[in-house]
Amino acid sequence: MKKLRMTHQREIILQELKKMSRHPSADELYERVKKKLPRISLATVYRNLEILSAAGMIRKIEISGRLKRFDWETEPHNHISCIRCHRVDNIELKRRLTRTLKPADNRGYKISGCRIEFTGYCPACRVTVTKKGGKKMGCKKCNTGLSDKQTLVLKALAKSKDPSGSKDIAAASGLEPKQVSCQITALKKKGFVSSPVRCKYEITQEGKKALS
Amino acid sequence: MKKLRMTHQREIILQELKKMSRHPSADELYERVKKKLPRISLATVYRNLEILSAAGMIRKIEISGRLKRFDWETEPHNHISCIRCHRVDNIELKRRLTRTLKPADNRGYKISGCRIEFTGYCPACRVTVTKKGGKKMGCKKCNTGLSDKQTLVLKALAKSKDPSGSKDIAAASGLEPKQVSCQITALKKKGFVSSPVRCKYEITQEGKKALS
DNA sequence: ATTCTTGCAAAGCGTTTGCATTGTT
DNA sequence: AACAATGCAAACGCTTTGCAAGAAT
Repeated sequence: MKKLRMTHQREIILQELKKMSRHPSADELYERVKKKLPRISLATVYRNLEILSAAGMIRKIEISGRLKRFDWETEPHNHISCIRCHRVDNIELKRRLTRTLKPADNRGYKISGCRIEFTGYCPACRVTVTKKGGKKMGCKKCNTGLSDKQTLVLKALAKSKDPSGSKDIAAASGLEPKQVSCQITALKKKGFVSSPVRCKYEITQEGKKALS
Repeated sequence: MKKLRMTHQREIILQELKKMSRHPSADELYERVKKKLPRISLATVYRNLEILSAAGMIRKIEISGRLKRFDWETEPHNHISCIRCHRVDNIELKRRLTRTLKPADNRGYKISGCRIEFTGYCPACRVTVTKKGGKKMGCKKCNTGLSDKQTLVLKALAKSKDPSGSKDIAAASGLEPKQVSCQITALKKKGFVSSPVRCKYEITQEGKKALS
C-alpha cells in the first residue's frame, strides 16, 4: 500500500469538498478549487478524488455504474444490481415502500419519485466469490455470450504470448481496428481480456477457458 | 410530434429487449440484435432506445445521470436529486428502511447494500417550474457560480448575433480552444448556452441575464 | 412525394493515463 | 535519495450527430 502525501492541491481539494453541502461532480469541484489554485489541472482533481475515496477519506456516489440501461417494462419498479458483473434485475417489494417523504425530511424538494436499489452479488458471482474470494474469476452465467467478433479477437490474443496492441489484434483477427477496440472493451468487461499495460491487451485464464 | 415508423430494425430491437429478463446496456442489446440483423449499426440501437423511451414504449434506467459525484461524508446515507438541475443533496430517513430483503425477494442475490434515492424538483427549480411550466428557464440558485473563463466565453457569445463555433469563441475570448469546449459544456449544463446546430453555440436569454 | 430511419464515420464529452517534472517525506 | 503527486496533452470508451442513401407511409 502506497503512502499518501498531503500535497497542497490535495489539501485544498479536501477542504473545498468539505465546504460544499451538495455533492459536486469532479468538474464542479475543479471549478471551485481552481479559484484557489489556478494552475491545478482537472486530472489532478480526478486522481485525488479516486485516491481519497479509495483511502476512505471521501465517498464516491456512483449508482448503477455509468452505462444507461433499458427496460421493456415501463411501470416503475425497483432493481437489484450485481456489484461485480453489473447485471441488473428487477425486484418486487411486498409493501410499497414510502414513495414520498414527510415534509420535514424533503429538504424543500417537490418529490416526484423514489428509486430503491439493492446491491450485492448476483447468484453467479456469489458462487465464484465465496468459493475462492476470487476477485478476478470469470462469472460463468454472466459471461456466456461471446460474439463472433469477440471470439476472433480472443483467438488472436490466445496465439500471442506477449500483450498485443489493437493494431496487431486487428491484423491477426482480420477485423477493422475500429471494431477491435469495441470488442476489447466487451471482453475486458467479461474478464476475458486484461490490459497489463496501456494499449496492450492479453487473454486471461478465464478467456482461455471461454474459448475452449 | 414526429410520427414513428416501425422499421425492421426497430422491431427487432424491441423484440430482443422484450425477451431479455435483465436490463441490457445499449451495447449488450446491440450484440444480441446483431445476430438477427448483422448489418445494423450501434448508432441505430442507441437512437432507437432513445426514441422508444421518449415515446414511452420502453424505459430508460438512468440513475443520477452519468457523472460521478463525491461526498465528504463517508457514512452511508441516502440522497435526493433534482431531475432538472441534477443537484444532489443528502436526506435522512427517520426509520431506517429495510436494508435487507426477505430471502423470497432477493432473486438469489447476496445483498450488501441498499440505496434509496428520491427524485424531484429542488427548491430553486421548483419555483421556476411551477411559475411558468418553463422547461428552459434558468435555475437561479443552482446556476449561480460562473467561473472567470465561463464569463469570458459568455461575453464572447453575447457579442455575436449568430451561433459561433468553438474556434471563433476561443479567438473572441482569448482562451485556448481546448478550454473553450470545457466551458461550453458547463454553460450548456447551466442553461446559459444552447447549441442550435452541431458545433455552433449561442447565448440564451438566461445566459444574458447571468451576465448582467 | 414526403419525411423518417439507417449505416457509416467522425466528433463530443467526461474520464483516465503516459510521461517528464516537481514536491513530500 | 526515494518515490508519490502534478500538469499537460493525448488517449479511452461510451454516446451522439452530420450526412447521404434507403425505406415507410
